[in-house]
Amino acid sequence: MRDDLRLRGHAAVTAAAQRGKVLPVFVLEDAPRRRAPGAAACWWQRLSLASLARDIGALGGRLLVRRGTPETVLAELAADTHAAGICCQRSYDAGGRDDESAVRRALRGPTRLETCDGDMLVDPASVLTAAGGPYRVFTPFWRALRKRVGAADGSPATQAQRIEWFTHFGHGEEIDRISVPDERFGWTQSLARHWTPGEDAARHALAAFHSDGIATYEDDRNTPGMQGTSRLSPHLRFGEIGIREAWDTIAGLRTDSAIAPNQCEAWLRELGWREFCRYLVFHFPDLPTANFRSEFDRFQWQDDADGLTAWQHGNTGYPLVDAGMRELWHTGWMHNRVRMVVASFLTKHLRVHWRAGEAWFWDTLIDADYASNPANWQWTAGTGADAAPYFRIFNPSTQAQKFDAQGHYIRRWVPEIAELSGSALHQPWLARESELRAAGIVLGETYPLPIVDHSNARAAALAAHAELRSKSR
DNA sequence: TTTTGAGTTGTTCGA
DNA sequence: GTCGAACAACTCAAA
Repeated sequence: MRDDLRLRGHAAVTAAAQRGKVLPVFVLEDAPRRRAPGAAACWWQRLSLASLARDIGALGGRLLVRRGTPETVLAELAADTHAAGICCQRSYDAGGRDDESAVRRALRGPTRLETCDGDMLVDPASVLTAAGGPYRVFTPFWRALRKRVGAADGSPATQAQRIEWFTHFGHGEEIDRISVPDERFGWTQSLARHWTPGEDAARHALAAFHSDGIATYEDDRNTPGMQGTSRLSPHLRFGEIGIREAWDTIAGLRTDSAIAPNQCEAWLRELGWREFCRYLVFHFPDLPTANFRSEFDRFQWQDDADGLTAWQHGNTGYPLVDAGMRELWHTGWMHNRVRMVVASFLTKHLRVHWRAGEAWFWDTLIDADYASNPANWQWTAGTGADAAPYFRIFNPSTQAQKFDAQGHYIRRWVPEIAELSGSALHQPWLARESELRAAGIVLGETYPLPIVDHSNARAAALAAHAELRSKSR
C-alpha cells in the first residue's frame, strides 16, 4: 500500500487476491526517496492507515506496517513468506519509480513486483502533441485527455470479490504509536475537528457530493463561505477513493437530466488539472523545485522574513488573505478561490519566492500533493506552465467583495473584525473611526494595518516583471 | 507548410 | 455606472 489507502476499486489488491493469500504491507520510511509528507499530511496518513487496518481487520486480515526502506522490508518479507508476487499501484513520480526499481533489484528468488494502474486517468507517457512532445498548455492537454478517458470502457477497476488473508507473520509497528510532527502542540486535534480520514469517510464525501454538491458546483465553487466544493482533495491525495471511480461517479451523471452537464464538466475539469500537474511533473521532473520558465531564474524575489511570517500567521491586514491563512492553520485545508488570492499576495504583493509559499502549504495542507502543490504555485507566480500572466495580480479587497460579499467567510476566520459591516469588513483601514470604536477594534493592535499598500505593491510587482522582460529580450 | 486564433480563475483606466 | 482596451509571450491545433 502506498498513496492508495483503500480496498475498493484497487487494482493491485485485486491482482494480489487473484494470485492467492494477501498480506497488506505499508512501509514507514525514515528517509524516503519521494518527498517526505509534511506535518498535516503525516497526521492524515496515520489516521488513514488506522482506518485501513480496521477495515482489513474486519475482513479477517491484518495490515502490516514496517519501518525501513521499501526494498529491505519487501525483500525480507518475500523471502520469509515465499510470496508468489508483490503487487502495488504504479507511481508516476521519480522517487516512487526509483522505489519500484530498488524493490525489483532487491528481490531474490522467484518473487516479482507487479505494478498496477490507478494513480492517474491515463498513462502520461502516452499523451503527446502532434509533434511528439509533451503538452505545455492545459486546454489542448484537456481535449486530448477527454478523448482518451471517454474512449475507455469507463468501468472502475474490478473489486476483489473475496480476499483470503495471509496472517502468519512477525511483528509490525503499532499504528497508534507512529509519531506525527507537531502533535504535542495540539495542532492535530484541531484538524481532527474538521476531517475524518479513511476510506469510509471518503466514500461518504463522494456520495454527498454526488447527491448534493454537484448540482450547483459551477455556481457555488467560488464562494468560500459556502460548502460549494467537493472537499475530496485529501481523500484523493491518499487514494482513499480511486481517481477513476471519482471520475466515473460524476461523469456518469451527465446523462441524468436533473444535473446540468456544465456542472459535471466543471468538476471533471478540476480532475483534469490534477492530471495535468502530475503529467507535467512526469515529463519535467525539475518542476517541483525549479522555475518551469527558466527566465524567472533571474527574477528579483524579495527576502522578506517579516512579510512571510505575517502571511503564514494570517496577520497581513487584508481580511480575505488572513481568513484563508487561518482556515489553513486550523483545518489543514483552504478553499480554492482563497488559495489563489493568498498565493498571488505572497508572490506578487510581497514578491516572496513561490518556493517559500509552496513549502508552507506542503507542511500545513492535509491534501499537499507532490505535483499539484508546486505546479499550482508556479502557475500563480507566473513561472509555470500555461501560467497566469504577470499582470494578473489579485486585488484582495475586490476578491473579497466579489466572492465573500456577505462576509460569512471572513467573519468565521477573522472574528476580531466580525462586528464590521459592509465594505469596512473588507477594508477595515477605510472604516470610520466611530465604526471601529463601536466594534472594539484598534487597528495595529487588535487587528493589523495592511502590511503593504495594494496599489504600491501592485505597481512594484509590475515594474519587477517589466525589468525581467527587458532583460530577457 | 504557413497562418491564424485561442488560451482557468484579473485589474485598472479612460471614454 | 458600464464597457472595451491594455497589460506579453508563447504553445498548440485547426484552417
